[in-house]
Amino acid sequence: MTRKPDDETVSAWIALARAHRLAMSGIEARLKAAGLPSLSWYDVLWELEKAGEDGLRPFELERALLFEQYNLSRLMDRMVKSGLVDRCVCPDDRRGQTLRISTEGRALRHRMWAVYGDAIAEVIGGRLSAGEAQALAAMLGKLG
Amino acid sequence: MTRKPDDETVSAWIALARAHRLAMSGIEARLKAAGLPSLSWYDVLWELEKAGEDGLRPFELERALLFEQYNLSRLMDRMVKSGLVDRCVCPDDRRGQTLRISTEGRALRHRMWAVYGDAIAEVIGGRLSAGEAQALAAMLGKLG
DNA sequence: CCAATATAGATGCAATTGCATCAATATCAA
DNA sequence: TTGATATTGATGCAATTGCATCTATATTGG
Repeated sequence: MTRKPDDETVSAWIALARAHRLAMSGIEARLKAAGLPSLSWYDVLWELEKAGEDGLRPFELERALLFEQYNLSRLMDRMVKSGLVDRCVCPDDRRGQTLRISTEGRALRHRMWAVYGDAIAEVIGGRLSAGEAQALAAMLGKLG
Repeated sequence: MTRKPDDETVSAWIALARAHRLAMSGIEARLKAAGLPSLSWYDVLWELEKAGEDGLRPFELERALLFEQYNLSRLMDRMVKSGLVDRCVCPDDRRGQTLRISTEGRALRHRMWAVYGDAIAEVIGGRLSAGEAQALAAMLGKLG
């Protein structure tokens, strides 16, 4: 009976989970300390900002960010209520809607980036050279 | 104004978050499909199994797994109630307690590993050579 | 020793997540 | 066309998480 995942694979997974938890908690802590919302809000704002005028359908956002449908649905409730995102009627699918970032949303994303960017620099950049970071990204890309 | 995190660093973080989410959801989905509890249960069982006879104090488990205190406290309630973990009096600190894995706990961990190990093999092993996995683990290790 | 402080773990309550399922369209096959 | 199926997004309810705070015991400085 050969072991299914070899030791290198297991170690890679453990290291991935650990590194993620560590980086994530460091970043989230900094955002919270600055009185800012959590990363998932940032991710939504950034996707919508990139999408521009046309906005995005919830299901597109859902796939882009790998969110659960019900989760995104409720996150959008909150973000719309907070005035960061506009829910617009969707011309070509009456089941659906179009989401667009608001001016306030853009402003918040910008303020968040100031903290988020610094946090990435500290948590990741401070520990890897640019070359290492590039190699890491490439390797991780294969997992997608 | 120099950008704080350079592009390679940002890419590495994005890739890390994405790879983690993807691998995690694949693994959790397989566990759930097999009617098994989630990874955090596995992590606890495995730590306690490694700790052996002496068991571990909650705060040790907390640090080993990077759990929040209140989170672990409640997880232990559930696992003790499920008969997977024994809560024992702690001889040298009357505030504390000692956690030990039960026989049932060991059995469950074993059954979980069958699924979990396969999942790691598919989600990670299937996409990286042993050499790549080793390199990835090394790089991720620097983030700890 | 004793008061001040720190550490271990629990818990009430609010917010979020997960699960199952629903209603409303859209699409497709006969 | 039309009935069957698929897709989009919402929602009731249970489980989990997060936050703040509490109690009990340990430790430490005077």
